[in-house]
Amino acid sequence: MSNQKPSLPKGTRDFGPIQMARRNYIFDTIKKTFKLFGYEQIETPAMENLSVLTGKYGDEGDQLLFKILNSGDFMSKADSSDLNSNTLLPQIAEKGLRYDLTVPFARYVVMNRHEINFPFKRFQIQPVWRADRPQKGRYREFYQCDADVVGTDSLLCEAEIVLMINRVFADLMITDYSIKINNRKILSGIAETIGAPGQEGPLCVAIDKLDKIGQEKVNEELIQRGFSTSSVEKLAPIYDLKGDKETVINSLKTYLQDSEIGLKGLEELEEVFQLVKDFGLSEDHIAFEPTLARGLSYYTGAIFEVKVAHVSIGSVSGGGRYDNLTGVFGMEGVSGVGFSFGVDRIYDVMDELALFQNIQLEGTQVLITTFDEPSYRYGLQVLATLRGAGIAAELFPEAGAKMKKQMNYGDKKQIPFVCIIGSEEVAQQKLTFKNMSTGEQQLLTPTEIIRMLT
RNA sequence: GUGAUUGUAGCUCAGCUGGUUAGAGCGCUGGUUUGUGGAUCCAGAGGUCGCGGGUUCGAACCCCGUCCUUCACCCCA
Repeated sequence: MSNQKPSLPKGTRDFGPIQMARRNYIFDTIKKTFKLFGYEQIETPAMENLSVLTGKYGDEGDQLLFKILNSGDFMSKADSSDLNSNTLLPQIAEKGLRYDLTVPFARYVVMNRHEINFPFKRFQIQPVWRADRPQKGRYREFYQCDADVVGTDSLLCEAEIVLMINRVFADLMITDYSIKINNRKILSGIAETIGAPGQEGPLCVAIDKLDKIGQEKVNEELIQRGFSTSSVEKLAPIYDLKGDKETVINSLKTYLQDSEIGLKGLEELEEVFQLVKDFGLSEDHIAFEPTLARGLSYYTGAIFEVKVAHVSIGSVSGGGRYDNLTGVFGMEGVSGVGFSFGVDRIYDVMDELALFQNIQLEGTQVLITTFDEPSYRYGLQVLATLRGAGIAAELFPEAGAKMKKQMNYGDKKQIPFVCIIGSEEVAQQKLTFKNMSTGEQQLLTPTEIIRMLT
């Protein structure tokens, strides 16, 4: 017998019965909404060939991939004369754990292009793994709930994403949140306008910190990142964008008047807002964030991010449009748009907001307790009858165990009703039916009990 | 990857400038109650003080390393 202490890998967690009930509640809510909007579920393997995963998430993303060691004597095939991690890795690991659900989906689309009915609306709920350093709201294994549409440019998809987020949050009773929307083309337009075309990436990383570090520091960082003084000066009007959506959009129209792509982005954005409005959704939770950037390099159009107010958790959902995700796998010209709910973070948010008290566990309804062997035999019959009527029931598995032990078990499991069986009950073919919250009990037949509970 | 931070009973935590047998509350087990859970009272079990090394007559406490926790940066769900 070894006596080593068991432990869990960093950033992973077990989920007990209560946690699972809550997680499933979130999963079910999201799944229900996806289906309501016409999305079909798929799954892909936990592991992919490393060639599918690498190079899709930038250099930093590649660092965060979990690699799987080849089976067998992997060292014998490796060239030991060249021992550094960059050259050794491809020789000893050819598989990795999936980092997100979008890239595996792109692979799926390319591999199944002839069977897929486009536009293809798919959802996928599976864990992903990232070799990040864990911290608040950040895990190394977590679930994403993705919904994507590929094969159409229609901005209705963008609008529906807003609708789905709205619906899910309403169902989960999360009321104070903000769906931040921007468009990559607007960012490109800004970069163009300040004379730094194609630099929107670094531009946004810096601007994004405006709230945190202030305008001066942002400018410093921009210079540091190689932007010219004149570019930084031209950027000034962006900091002054204030007011409601319409005002901001109009100001940007003037600012971006010489940028074709920038104006296109604004046009798309307005169309999405219009579609949401036409659907009849209030715009309370939607905000245009001209500085929202998002790191993933493949976004080309709309960008989304959702933040819940008054909690210390980062974004709980994010996504956007990518014009050519399948291109790297040799299938050009397929546009897609999608987003993802982070269940683990939604859980943390709901926990922090104490929203779980509203949901109740759907566990065992009736526990049957017995005093002796004959009542245990009768209990089995009752058990079958109750279950036959669709009532979740269980018989305490030890015949005639101490009543205190049996009742305690039911109490801790929060089972609302207990049927007590002793010699009197067996003789009368009835049960002492006890309500555990009020303590009331009465002598009833199984049929009467079923009538009460259904 | 960079910089901090934490670790004592199942859980939450005390434990003085280093000094005998490391404590509390909650929880757990048994009893109070041989046909009844939650409350009261009584009794009991449970700890290589994260792990490894060092300093010391003596280490939960000081030093080094390591792992884990948590947090910030980066990035993200």
